[in-house]
Amino acid sequence: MNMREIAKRAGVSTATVSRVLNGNPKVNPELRDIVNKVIQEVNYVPNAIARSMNHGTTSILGLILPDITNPFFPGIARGVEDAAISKGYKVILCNTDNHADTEKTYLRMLREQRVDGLILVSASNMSEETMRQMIEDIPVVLCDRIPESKHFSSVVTDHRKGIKMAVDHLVGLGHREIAMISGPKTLISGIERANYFRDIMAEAGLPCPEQRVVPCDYRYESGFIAANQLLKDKAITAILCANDMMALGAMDAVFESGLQVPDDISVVGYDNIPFSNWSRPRLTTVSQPTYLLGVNALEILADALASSETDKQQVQRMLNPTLIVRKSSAMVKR
Amino acid sequence: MNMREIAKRAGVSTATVSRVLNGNPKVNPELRDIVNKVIQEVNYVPNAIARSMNHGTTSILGLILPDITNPFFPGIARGVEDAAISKGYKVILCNTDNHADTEKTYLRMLREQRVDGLILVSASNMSEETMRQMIEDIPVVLCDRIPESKHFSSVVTDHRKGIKMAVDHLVGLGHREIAMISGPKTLISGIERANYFRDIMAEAGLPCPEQRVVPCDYRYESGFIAANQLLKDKAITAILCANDMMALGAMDAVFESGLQVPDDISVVGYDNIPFSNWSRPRLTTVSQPTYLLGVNALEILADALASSETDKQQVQRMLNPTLIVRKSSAMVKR
DNA sequence: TTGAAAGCGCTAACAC
DNA sequence: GTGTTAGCGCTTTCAA
Repeated sequence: MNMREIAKRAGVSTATVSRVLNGNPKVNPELRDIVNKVIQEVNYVPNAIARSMNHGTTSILGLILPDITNPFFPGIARGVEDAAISKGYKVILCNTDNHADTEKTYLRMLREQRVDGLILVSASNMSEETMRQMIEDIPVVLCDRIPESKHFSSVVTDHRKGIKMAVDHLVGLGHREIAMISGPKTLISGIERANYFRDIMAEAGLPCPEQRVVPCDYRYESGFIAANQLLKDKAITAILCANDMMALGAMDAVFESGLQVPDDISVVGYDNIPFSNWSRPRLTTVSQPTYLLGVNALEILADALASSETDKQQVQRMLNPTLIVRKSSAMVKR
Repeated sequence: MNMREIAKRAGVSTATVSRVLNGNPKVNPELRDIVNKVIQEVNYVPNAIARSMNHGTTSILGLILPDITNPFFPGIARGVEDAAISKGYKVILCNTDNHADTEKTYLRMLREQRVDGLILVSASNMSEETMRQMIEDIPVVLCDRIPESKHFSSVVTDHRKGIKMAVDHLVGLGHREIAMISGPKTLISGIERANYFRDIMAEAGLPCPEQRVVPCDYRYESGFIAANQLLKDKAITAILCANDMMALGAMDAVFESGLQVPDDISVVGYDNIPFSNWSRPRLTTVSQPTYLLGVNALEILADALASSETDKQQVQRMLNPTLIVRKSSAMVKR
């Protein structure tokens, strides 16, 4: 069923049907009613594909992230989704597992699809140079990833602030011997938080030997292993983790070594994934506003799409983390 | 950059470019090379929209689910995604919160978009009648939801088996006074599991008074409240929950009432969401193969799309749950 | 093997 | 206020 058919049945031209469909006021109310009646009768829905052909615009956006199965990402995805729909966009979801190849495949597919824009949460090692090439001139906003060059817009959480909050919290509790289980050295996010940690410890005049910052892969298991390693250092009274899943692993390692959280060792997470509120003890953690990260990313993108092509001003937005104090951190006993 | 431009630069017709792009063998190798060279040079990517206009097919699928933020759904979404990509489809993600209105809005949008097919994980109270009307003749497969009529294909977990496994496990541990925290009475999934529970308890010759099956809303908090309620009945030694989040809430309620899991009360969950393996104690639960649910849904859909329009055979697939015995269930003491 | 041309369903400029 | 028509970028006959 297409417009021509509707036009025929209503005894008008396709142009008139088009006008009715688009709410063009310059159409005789009687004709409008007839057309609408026919549309109702045959349950007609206009073809967005055909419309796209004219406009050169699809109202489709691509959302590229590592893995929707990782509890950190659904919040972002939902934020993007909700904001997108409210502005008339649909979004195609792509899971890359941070593989550059998968990312390239998706980028190619999304270009074929002529998406209007892209939100990139992925953190593969693809260079921004290569990326620019892959996406040509499709508007992009990076989410949870600071662009090296200033050729991309971005939204991120202020991780320096986040790490500082966590350290300050621990220091306020009397901790001085603090270790960190950080992210992978291969991911910017991993290196970044570790560096902030070192800086802030130094600023606070606290010790921070290299072996107390152990790079891991963000998974529960690696947190468990790293904590076991760290616990050999009997001076340590607190462990700060670069994400909540590793913090969960770390807590379990503490328990299995016969110690208690938070009595013997305080553990602080990062992200505030839903589960962190249900662990035992409930996890003290730095909350990232994932939903807002998504919403903001979409807003920036939508703004870029709405504005004229010419003013390609890049915008960098930084959102504030918040410290959620729960039960996995306590006054130092020693 | 479009095909005409490529054709011009390569000194051929658009037809030839099209043939090269589609791997048509009947094209002079020399011309092919020239065309490919030009394509490389200008970094041209064919326009899927235009292609769709001819084919009448978009290779886009819609995935409608309640809330990607709920840990039960990402597994399904990832399964659908992965299987879709491997078959050349892209998927548009839609969160409905189980609101019939939102669902309708999305259905409309997806129809406009001329998606080739639909996977519906949502469980709003929209009647299948209405649904059929909304989606016209777009192929659909229901996921995690058994169709009332046989007009839809579907993939579901065998919940009867799942509930039976859980009850058998508990009975094997000597429990006889078993309560259930079930899903909402407004959702089929809620009613279904509660009914299976009653049946199976009856078959086993065990008591199952009405007040021991309390309908909740699948959230942590409601599990907590319901468990508090149930704990007043001192005879109860085990609580079976219709999902893991409520089981987590139930465990916390047990602890806060001064009792122990599993020593005093055994708690069994349902779903096996990732966190169920990290709770303390680790949760004994019935695992739903969410990823496979998604993969299967997509396979059924892809098969339907590949087969001729005429043979509209509906297929119903039932996947087996598995019991994951962890630490929240133990031998009765009383 | 290659090209010309019609057409997919719609929009928008133009003429009436 | 309404209809005619020329595209949007591609695929696909049909001739050559």
